[in-house]
Amino acid sequence: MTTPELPTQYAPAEVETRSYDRWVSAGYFRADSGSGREPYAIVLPPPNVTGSLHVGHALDHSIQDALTRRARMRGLATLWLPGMDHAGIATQNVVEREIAKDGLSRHDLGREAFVDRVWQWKEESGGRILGQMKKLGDAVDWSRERFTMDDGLSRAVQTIFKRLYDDSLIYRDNRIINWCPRCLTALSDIEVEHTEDEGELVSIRYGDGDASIVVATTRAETMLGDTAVAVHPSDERYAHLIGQEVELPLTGRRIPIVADDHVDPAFGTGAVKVTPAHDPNDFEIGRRHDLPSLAIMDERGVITAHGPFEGLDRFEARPAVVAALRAQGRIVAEKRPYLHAVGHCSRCKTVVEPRLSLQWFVNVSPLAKAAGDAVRDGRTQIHPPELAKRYFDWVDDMHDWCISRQLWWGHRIPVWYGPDGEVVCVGPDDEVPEGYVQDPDVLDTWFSSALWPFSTLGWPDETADLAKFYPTTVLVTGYDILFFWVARMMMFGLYAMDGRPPFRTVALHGMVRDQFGKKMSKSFGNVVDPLDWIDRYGADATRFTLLRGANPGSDVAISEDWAGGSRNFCNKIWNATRFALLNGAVSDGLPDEPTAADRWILSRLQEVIATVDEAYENFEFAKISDALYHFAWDEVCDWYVELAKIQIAAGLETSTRRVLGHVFDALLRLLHPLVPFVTEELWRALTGQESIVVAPWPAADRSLLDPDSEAAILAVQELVTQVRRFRSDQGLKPSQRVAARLALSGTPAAPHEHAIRSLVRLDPEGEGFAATARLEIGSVVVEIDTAGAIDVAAERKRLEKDLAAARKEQAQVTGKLGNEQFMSKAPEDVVAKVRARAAQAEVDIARLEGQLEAL
RNA sequence: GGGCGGUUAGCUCAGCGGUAGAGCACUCGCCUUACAAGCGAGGGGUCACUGGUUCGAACCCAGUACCGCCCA
Repeated sequence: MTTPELPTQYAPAEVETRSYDRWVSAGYFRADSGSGREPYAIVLPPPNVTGSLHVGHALDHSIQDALTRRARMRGLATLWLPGMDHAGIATQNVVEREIAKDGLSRHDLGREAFVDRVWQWKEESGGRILGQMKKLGDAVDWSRERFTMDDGLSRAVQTIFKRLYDDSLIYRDNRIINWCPRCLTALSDIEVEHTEDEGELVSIRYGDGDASIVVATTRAETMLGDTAVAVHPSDERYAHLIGQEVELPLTGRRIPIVADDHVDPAFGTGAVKVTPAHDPNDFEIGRRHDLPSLAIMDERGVITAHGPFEGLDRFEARPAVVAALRAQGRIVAEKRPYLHAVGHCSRCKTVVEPRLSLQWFVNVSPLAKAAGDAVRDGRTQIHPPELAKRYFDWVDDMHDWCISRQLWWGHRIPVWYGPDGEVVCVGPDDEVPEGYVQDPDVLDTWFSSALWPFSTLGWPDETADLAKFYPTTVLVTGYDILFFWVARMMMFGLYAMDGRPPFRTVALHGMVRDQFGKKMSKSFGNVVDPLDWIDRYGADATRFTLLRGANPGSDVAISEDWAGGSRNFCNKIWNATRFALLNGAVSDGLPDEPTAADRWILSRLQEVIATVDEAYENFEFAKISDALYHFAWDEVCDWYVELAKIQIAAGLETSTRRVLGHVFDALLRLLHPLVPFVTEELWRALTGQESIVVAPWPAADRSLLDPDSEAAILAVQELVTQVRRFRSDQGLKPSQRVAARLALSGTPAAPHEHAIRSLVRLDPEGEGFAATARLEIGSVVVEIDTAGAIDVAAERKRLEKDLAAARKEQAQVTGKLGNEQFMSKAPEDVVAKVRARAAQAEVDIARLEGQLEAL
């Protein structure tokens, strides 16, 4: 292959359009379940089909892409399975809003037509997400793309529902659930967000005279549905009232005073009103005391009875009820504003109303226990381990899961009711009895998402994919959904797959934040759209910025400046590889006689490979990125490339080309999982091979480690840096060559005089050489003829600074050596090191003092 | 109210017993034939506070303050 012309500036947009489709059509991303190789499987946490990818997804995808690309390069049978979930409430809301523009409700369309309409929207919206994933470079197996509402996944849903039902792990009951009066559906606990809101705390006197009792509430309107007052059984203040009745104001009803252990006597007056139909705790009290439940609101939160309040919304009824009570002199205290936790619908933010209704539930106790045990006994590992506690807290204290939703978009509950009250749960291959009608509700979206790691592999059928790729290797997701989604997948996976958990490892990352560590929010205006960054900085730079900040379990701060920095890094790699190509770099093995510089960079490469491999084991993407960034920029570009130029000029082009080729080949492969596009372009140019996607992952070769060469090049670097510092302080222009005498013999830098002179532009001392400055760097002496007056003040300043540092060092170190405790208790190697530092400090001080005097 | 995590350079973060680091930002000098999206040099920190353990603490322990997150 001929070397293509590479422009001097890296143009991401151009590079990125060239590769993705070729990768897909070459089939690189397609997993082979028939492979004899070790599997490596990741299922993509399905994005919500009605949304679009935000920067948090970009982080999540970048991590998974890096893991799977590396696994593929390591020769594993790699699967990264993509797909989306149907997002019941969110999607239905979007489509309902859509048809509302034509003045229609879903009831106008009818269930079937409405669902058809949602499917149309799904095609449109889902397509957008697929496009975004391609732009990011996600190396997913598109041939296995899944959607939670697909036939296969729907079959999985029905199958597991039936099994759970038959095992009595799914039941139907009348209970208090979280109800959204706007979405008109039940919600599970995790679909409710609690916020500290300003409300009011009103104390109301029930009854009169000796038989009166004061209760406090933040929801005064619910008193209309009170059916008791409860006090703690051992609360002496109320002992005489237990068993008595009081009159409930405004209603004329008489309600009992009951004793219940769950009342906190220290809170408020120690007496609580009991509204079994509108509060979960009160519901329990009601059950224990056989109290009636009196519903006073409809499904929209509107008061349904009670004279003057009928027809008022719950928030209108509240002040109206308080006013009516106040008029009767029954308000004994009011605290306003009163901060308390209020639940909101996670989809529409409406205040959730606890509502007594007939719903389907999963009995989670045995399932959650198994999910906890799988992590406790190490079958599944959570990364970082600190977050496992959060998982345990959740699964060990999990409430039964309300799974029915009063929606039309979703998996319809596979239960049919007969004309005489029969109830039948129907499996996917069962016949529905004649004349039965199906339950109108659908299942919670999380119910089908919980099956994702195995339903996507073909379960309940015993497919080759399931056999090969279950349990999956790692699940990558944000710590924010550790308990609700991860815990649910664990429960169902263990249940459906005979106690085998769905993942060997759960790797958690944090949230993406802005450059000041602030949460991104639309109202704050600091939201980053990954597509915008991809357009302006490139997909590689966007990914690299995210990965560079990603440590296990911790949040990632990003900013435009850093995206620019990542773009610059890509450009650096681009140009460095361009340099290698222009100089005929070839990757066809190593030279027989590598120079010290060659051996140094090869040695460093092995160390970097080892560092990167280890960091991958721990999902330390910040470390991986940092190690490669510094190796590439500070070592390869800043030093090896410069030394290579000198070697080539000195006639060592054949061997130098091979080392350049070897180093860039390896470097590009190491970088590829992080920045796939730019590395593909460059690697193809460098090697002439088909694709870096299927190139082998570099293996560290210990035989190439070379401490002597590392020491030699380190000495050269120190020397060069010191001379450059002198030049800079003296105001010598970079282009200005000066004569110098170097005394290097006996030092590690000795064989590299030519390179040193070249790097710092020192000419050999010729006729009439007259040193005007003398530098001592370690045991090396450099005498320079600056061909003119030297800036004494600058030189004095420089020497004084060094002297101050040396004196500080000496003070610190002699203090230690004078400390008997230190000398007797510190380990020998530490003492030896301190002794050496003391000796060095002394030498430095003497030298610097001498030089200062000589000025 | 309970729990978890954090507090290190202007910003974001590494370091987690033995000489304080990175990226970006900043200052100075440079268009040195891979790269000005660059090169070279430099400035900048009593590692939140108070005690303790230790020969030695940014690092371990206790407490305090503040910040963040989760749960109730």
